Amino acid sequence: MGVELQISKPTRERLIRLVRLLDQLEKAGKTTVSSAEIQQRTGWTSFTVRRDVSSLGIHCSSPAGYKTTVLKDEIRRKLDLGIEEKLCCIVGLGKLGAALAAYGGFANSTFKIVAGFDTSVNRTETLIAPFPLYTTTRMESVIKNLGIEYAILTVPEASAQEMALRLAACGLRGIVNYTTAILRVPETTAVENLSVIDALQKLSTR
Amino acid sequence: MGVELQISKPTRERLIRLVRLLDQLEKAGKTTVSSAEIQQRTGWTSFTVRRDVSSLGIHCSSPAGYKTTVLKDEIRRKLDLGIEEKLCCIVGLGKLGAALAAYGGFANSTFKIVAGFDTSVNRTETLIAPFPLYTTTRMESVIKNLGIEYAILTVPEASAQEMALRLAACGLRGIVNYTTAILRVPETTAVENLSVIDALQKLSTR
DNA sequence: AGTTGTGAAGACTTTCACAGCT
DNA sequence: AGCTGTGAAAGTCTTCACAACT
Repeated sequence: MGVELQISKPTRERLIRLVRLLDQLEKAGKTTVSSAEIQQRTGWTSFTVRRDVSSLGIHCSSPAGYKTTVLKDEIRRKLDLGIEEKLCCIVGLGKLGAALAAYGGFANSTFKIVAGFDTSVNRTETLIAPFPLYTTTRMESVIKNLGIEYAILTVPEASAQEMALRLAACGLRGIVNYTTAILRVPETTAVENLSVIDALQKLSTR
Repeated sequence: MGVELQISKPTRERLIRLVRLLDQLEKAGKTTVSSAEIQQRTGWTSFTVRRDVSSLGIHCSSPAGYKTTVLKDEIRRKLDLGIEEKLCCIVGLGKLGAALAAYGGFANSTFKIVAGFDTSVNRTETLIAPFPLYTTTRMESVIKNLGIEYAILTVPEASAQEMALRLAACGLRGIVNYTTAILRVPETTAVENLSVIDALQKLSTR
């Protein structure tokens, strides 16, 4: 506690992915992995990998490289991944929202979807999901009562900004924005933009 | 055209989003917008906005700021957005793939989905989409015949790497990766990662 | 012998401050 | 008067080179 680790954003994002890679390698039976091999598998230089790891104050080297399991667990611990369960909701239960509601990948993570919201009563009553669905009128109270910290926003673009402000007002820590809308919310709530069109445009302007 | 515009990645990503913001402002009837107002709406500083715009060699200032339409069209032109139609395919027609197949947002973009692929004949025959569906055995030939340049990857994590390599071998320019897999493909093919879990973890480690 | 860990250099990005334009 | 455009400074991130470790 108390040691002020200042990890830069690029480093944090690489480490998050590195954990996943280490997980894959571990399952494939590799007990050690060198920074050179991580370079080969990710495209990040071995310098960068070593700097990233070392910036966490982790030391688990051997002449064969890092010990897969140790490194993975250490990064998880330092970044607070994989321990505490974090509650999420899906806002907007159209096709995309419904697809995410059925997504099995959350099971392997610490994120748990505990509520879904839609303006249409028809949707909330028809859709079958492994968590309760509510109309958006009840959004604020459900979020506060359950202690939800993250939202996945899959509403139509036209209502995205309004919903984002309502969510931020509930004190959410973050919003995953699947819409193309440019969201502006108070700084206490972070936004990650996952619009397909954005992603394709990034690829095409490369 | 010869003028070697070297635009940095952060600048490019902001400009892509700026185009969308300008589009929204234009529709809201704003004819001009200052860098200070863009700062207010995006969180990027006005310095950065001006530097980004100026790095394209664009000049469309007035004492009231940039002219919304002119700026939008100029960025579009310089970044090669919004002119030529770019062909895409969806690989993996589970719930997420199907949701993207039905997504209307592509209509406003220059990206056009012209094919879908799945290993299961059952899926390709059952699912209704506004473009033809094929089994993955035909993937290489369809991509080459139609001239598809981008793929949206929504297969199960276990087959993601293999599919990515097959897609890269077709000479695709880019892959939008919705899986949590860490993909490694030749440098000629770019990858944008849009995993929900990744996004949530970025938010939670902030 | 082969690896990590890290000070120092280098490259890149953002911020500042203000000249110059309309 | 109020904005943009940009050289220069500051700040951040990556790469290099090599000492230290196993």
